[in-house]
Amino acid sequence: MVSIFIVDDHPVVVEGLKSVIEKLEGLHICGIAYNAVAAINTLKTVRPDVLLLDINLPDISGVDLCKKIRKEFPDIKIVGISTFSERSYISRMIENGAMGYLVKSASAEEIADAIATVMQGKLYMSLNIEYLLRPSSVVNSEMLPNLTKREKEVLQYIAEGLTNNQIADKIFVSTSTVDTHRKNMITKLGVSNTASLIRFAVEHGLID
Amino acid sequence: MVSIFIVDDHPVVVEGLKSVIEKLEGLHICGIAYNAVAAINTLKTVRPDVLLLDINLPDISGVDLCKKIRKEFPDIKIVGISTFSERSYISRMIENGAMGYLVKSASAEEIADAIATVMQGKLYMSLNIEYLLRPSSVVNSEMLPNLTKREKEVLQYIAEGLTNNQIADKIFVSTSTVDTHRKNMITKLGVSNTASLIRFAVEHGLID
DNA sequence: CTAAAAATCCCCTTTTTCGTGGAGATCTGA
DNA sequence: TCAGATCTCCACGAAAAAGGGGATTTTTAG
Repeated sequence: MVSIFIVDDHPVVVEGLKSVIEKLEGLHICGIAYNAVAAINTLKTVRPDVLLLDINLPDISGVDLCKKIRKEFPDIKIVGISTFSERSYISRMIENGAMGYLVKSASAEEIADAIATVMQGKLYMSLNIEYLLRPSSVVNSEMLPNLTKREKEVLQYIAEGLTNNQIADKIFVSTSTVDTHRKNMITKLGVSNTASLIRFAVEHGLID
Repeated sequence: MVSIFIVDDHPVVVEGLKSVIEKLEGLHICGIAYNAVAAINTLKTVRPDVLLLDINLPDISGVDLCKKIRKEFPDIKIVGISTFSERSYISRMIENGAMGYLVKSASAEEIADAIATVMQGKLYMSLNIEYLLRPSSVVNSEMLPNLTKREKEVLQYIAEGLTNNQIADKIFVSTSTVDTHRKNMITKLGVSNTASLIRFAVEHGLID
């Protein structure tokens, strides 16, 4: 018998999940929370196998709560749930310890599948192909003005915290050159300064 | 009949995958490449359903190649393969359009499962629970000196490219205060400057 | 209540980055 | 071969951040 705990602030969603899960064999709901604080408190006494966690909660962000639960109750398998299947949300959840991701439009089979998969210790991700093959993911790569090899090299060092001077020493060019590369990247990518340049770079995987 | 293309620079791995896949029903190998350039060239004539892509290639990084293939051949479903099941690699691959992730130690069933799953348009991730429940993921959350609410707020604005001055105006405090928060974060997180602060922050999901 | 933590503010100097505008050298693909 | 991209370098001033101090007021949690 696998015990499930639901954390979501939308009563409708909670009821929906509840009725779907209770119809499935081998599963039962062991608790519900409508916000992060309530969830943490209840988890001190109830210990579910799987926790279905909404990404958007009223008090704390789902990602933060995910991190917290992972730390305090590492045995609980967390499955993120949300309305959208955004790649960025998904990878964020994975980084913070979620074992799965479900969209709210998931079918009963998908929910059962997700729970079974995470119980086996694997990651489960529900995503429909139409979404994945469309623009949003293309935009990321297509809209990117491409940086030159040298620029990427400099960018990498900037991200590591080196100053123009230190980079210049490292790649045997003058400080002016490094500075020019930095400025060109800021212009190319349409950001306002080094801080936002690095943010952009990390978010777009331009940095190792 | 699902056609598979393999990109990996280790002949042993290629042979292994080949023999495993050829024994499975409904699958066949339509091509092999030992590096990124060869892969791109061959893909101009051969059009596989699924591409198994090693993360570590001699010429370009697997992530870059993944992005490139996604852009030029959006119909091909890419499954990343690597020796390790590092969360950071996994989320990087997802961000760049991969539909799945397999460790090289995967069994024949897992490989078949992965291919079937991505063909259905879902993400497939192979990960063993022992790995996921161990330190590395705990380290991320446990080692993090926690930033205060105010610091996170300032951090967010810094990442958006605002200067101390602009942030000060926004949150109605003096520039000195914002500067102090910035310095404290740099010290707390043990980074050298704002650039590396932002890199750290984005990589650890401290920024929305 | 009280100690610790957080948030606020200020000084100073040095270093780094930003903004602007330019310019020669080298590489590379059509 | 020849244009265009890339890489290299520079100057100048203004603005911002780094590094080092120190200090007071709120908030928070036990």
